[in-house]
Amino acid sequence: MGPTKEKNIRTTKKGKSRHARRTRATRLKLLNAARQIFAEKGFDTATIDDITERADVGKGTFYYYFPDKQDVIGELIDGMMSDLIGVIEKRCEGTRELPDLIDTIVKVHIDFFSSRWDDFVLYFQGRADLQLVESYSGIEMPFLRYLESIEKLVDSVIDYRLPSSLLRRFGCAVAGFVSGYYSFAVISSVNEDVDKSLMNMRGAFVSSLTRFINEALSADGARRLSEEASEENEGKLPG
Amino acid sequence: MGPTKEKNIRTTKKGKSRHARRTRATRLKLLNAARQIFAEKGFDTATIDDITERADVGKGTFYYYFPDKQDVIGELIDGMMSDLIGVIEKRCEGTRELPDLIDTIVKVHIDFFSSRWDDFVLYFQGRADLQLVESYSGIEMPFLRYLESIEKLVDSVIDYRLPSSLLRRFGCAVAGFVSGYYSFAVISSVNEDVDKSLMNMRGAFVSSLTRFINEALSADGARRLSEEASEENEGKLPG
DNA sequence: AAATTACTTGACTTTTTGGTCACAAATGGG
DNA sequence: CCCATTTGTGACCAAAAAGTCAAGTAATTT
Repeated sequence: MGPTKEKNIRTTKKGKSRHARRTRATRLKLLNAARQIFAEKGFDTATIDDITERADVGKGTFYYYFPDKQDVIGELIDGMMSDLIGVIEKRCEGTRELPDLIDTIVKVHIDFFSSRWDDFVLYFQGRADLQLVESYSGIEMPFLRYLESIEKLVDSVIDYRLPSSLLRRFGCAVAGFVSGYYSFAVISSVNEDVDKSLMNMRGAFVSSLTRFINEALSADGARRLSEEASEENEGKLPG
Repeated sequence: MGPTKEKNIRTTKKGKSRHARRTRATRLKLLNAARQIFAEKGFDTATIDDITERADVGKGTFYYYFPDKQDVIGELIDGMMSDLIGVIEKRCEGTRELPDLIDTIVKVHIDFFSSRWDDFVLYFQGRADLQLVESYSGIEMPFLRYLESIEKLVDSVIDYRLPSSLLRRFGCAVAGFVSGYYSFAVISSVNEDVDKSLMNMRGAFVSSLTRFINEALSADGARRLSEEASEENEGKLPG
């Protein structure tokens, strides 16, 4: 049996026994190789041989650790999203004002992706795949968790309850804006410039998003706040 | 020889001769089938057999009209982009104020993609592929034309010359915002809701983008306008 | 209507890739 | 040191997809 389910190690002490460490290392080598290859060639064009060669292990080793490519994709995206969500929540801790919150969220995205380009490609590619009828399964959930995390932060900072559909729109706007800008900027300039220009624009970014949510609130929210109770769960997780 | 290079028809009159019409129809059947299949399964997972079966022609016919899959992708994206650019420019004709312009651009995107879902997937997938090291060649150009078209419109509406790098940022912001919001909204709600919510948010959208460019201008532009001459062509088309 | 040209076909070959497996190597306990 | 278990291997097989082609059909010219 593969090491998928956490080995029944009794060395719960510290060092995880040499065996377990080696196992973990191999698994990590494969994941990292996969991340690189995916960023270079895309999910579908990447082959198992590509991955194992990059990881410098035999082909069989891949199948010892993972059932198939799809599983690796899921694990990579899930891990990346957990990291991103983690950083966002950590850095937003204690923030009380909406503009500050937005500023921090945007900043975190820039920091995060600028130091993890492969993960940005993963993030973008994953979203592109979600548009397809036949997408890789298991990708959807992390993205919804991510949106929900942003929404929860916004909710905690504004002083009245917003209908979930409006919060969801805001989450889409923030995440969409950052990644959308990023993707176009990358196409049309050199990598280094992108972070710099995004960082420079942060101020305008933040105030416009703040204004955005405020206007959305007054135009749409206040009026619909009462009737919204009925469609409250329209944008919720299916489950 | 394939019909790629415009047939030497002498019937230049009106009806393009029955033959030419039929040929054109087959070619179109293939392109439309390809568009559908790509939107369903993505560029790489889609096979030539998928396409020819959907188009209801033999496999050989595909290779009679196109050298390979990549060529079809290029033609589809190029055509879609030309359409989009065409509609944008047409609808923006005569516009003189920046907010009006942005409003129209955003509206056009919504209208365009809401009636052509397959093309949105193409647009998004194409951009995702551009992030890859080994992307389909020939996709990049249409996207740059698209950005340039937006930039030119903005340039024509504001009363002083902006450095191209700043214009480029604005183009990225507009295109990125719309498509980014769209993609996240699609993930988290039903198709019909997306256009409606985007349409509702248009006002906030526009004012924030206007404010965005104005702030970017004052914060960045005025100061750098003089020194920018040197890096004037940093973001231009390579060629 | 014969001949020429344009288009269409699906069976066939070739290439690529996913997935398997018998065996080799490493590790750790007794 | 030997054995049991876990981890690692790459040749091998089968499925799938790309791409070719000889032979067909349809249209157009003369």
